[in-house]
Amino acid sequence: MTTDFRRKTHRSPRDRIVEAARALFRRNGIRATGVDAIAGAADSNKMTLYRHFNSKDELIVECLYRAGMEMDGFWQELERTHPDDGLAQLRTWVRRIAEHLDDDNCHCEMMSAAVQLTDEGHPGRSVIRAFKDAQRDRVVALCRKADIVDAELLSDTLLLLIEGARATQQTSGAQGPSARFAEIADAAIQSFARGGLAPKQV
Amino acid sequence: MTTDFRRKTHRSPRDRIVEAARALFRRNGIRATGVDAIAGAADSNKMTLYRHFNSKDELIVECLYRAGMEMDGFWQELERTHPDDGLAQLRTWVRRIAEHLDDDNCHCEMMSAAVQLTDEGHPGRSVIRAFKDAQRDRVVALCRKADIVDAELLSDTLLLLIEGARATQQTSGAQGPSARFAEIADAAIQSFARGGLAPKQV
DNA sequence: CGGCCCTGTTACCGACCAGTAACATTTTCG
DNA sequence: CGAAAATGTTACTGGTCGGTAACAGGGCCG
Repeated sequence: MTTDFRRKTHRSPRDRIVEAARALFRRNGIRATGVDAIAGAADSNKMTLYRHFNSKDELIVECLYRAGMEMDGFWQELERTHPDDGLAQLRTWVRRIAEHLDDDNCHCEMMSAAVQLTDEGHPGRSVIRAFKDAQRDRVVALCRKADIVDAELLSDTLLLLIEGARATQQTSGAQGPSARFAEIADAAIQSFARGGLAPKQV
Repeated sequence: MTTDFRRKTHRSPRDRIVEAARALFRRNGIRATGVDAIAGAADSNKMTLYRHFNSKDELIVECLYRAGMEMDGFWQELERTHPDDGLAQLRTWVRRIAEHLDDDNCHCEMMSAAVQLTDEGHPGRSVIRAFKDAQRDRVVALCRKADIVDAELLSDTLLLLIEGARATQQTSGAQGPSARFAEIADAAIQSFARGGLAPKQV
């Protein structure tokens, strides 16, 4: 029943706590998840948690930071598998997001957290903001490399579609508008690709 | 400091409570808003609140229901101001959403609530779901009336862009990708309009 | 072995919060 | 007016949650 992170690998209690927290935050929300539940799911206890993190907020920040780092890793992998091919990287990126849309792990940690961290001054918000800004820069750079007509515009288009797909998945389920996300995003890329076909709608 | 709904109009306590709740839910989140705060902001008190709603959850449902009704009213107004002109209705709709993106009232109540109402069985979720389904049907109908090439596809595209713009506004602020939402959505409509110009990207 | 650092256990505190009870007050309307 | 209905006030309950204190193992390394 309870996710046992210890048996899977011999990770440190700190690691198990962070991963358990991320899982619970995704599944039940940040505010709805108590520190006792986190410690329990990590097969640890509250005291150990508070020896590694001075507060729940600090743990939240670490979770967001890790989520960002994972995305960074994914970007590097993208560059490795499709070296110097911006268009292929863009397409692979979109496809991967589409595949992970209905994962329990749907990486909407950032969006979800942004909604729940209402305090404008919450340290987590700056982590999210920094990550989103970096992501935007990355996509723009990718579009440029892919010889896209208007890199900034396609970039923003894709970012809107992606966030929209994640949000819609939450409210309307997998059968909602997000079902055609990949198709839509591919069409957008297609219509911006220089020297490609004439822009098409399907 | 505290929003005084009573002075503005002589609404019933029930009305004031619901509107105060919606405002606080939007600003601070559902879980972060206590019933005392709601009653206080409504210039009323907790007892009166509980005489009208058996629980906080019931109040949440009423808030979501009202948000849906307001949108319904907006759709009717759209039909009234642009009778039988689907394309104009679509464009006006997009423009209005763009204008309201940075309102404090950014009508992301639904999305925000969906993230925070983690219980799959929460009655509020079905209200959201029903509203989103109805909205999708409406947009599809509008696209058909506007003589759009692929009504379902444009409809889903716009819905993704809209939700994406709202979500992105939360995480990246007004200067983020959502800044060009109107431009992007208009281009999408343009490229799907039958007999219009060749699809363009700007 | 023996000390030390990390971890686990239990119990507790104070704050907050949803919801209720009993009573006082105002508003509404016949 | 006068009674009934709606609203306001205060105080309380029971539970949850973030965070802390004190103490008890337990593994690692000299």
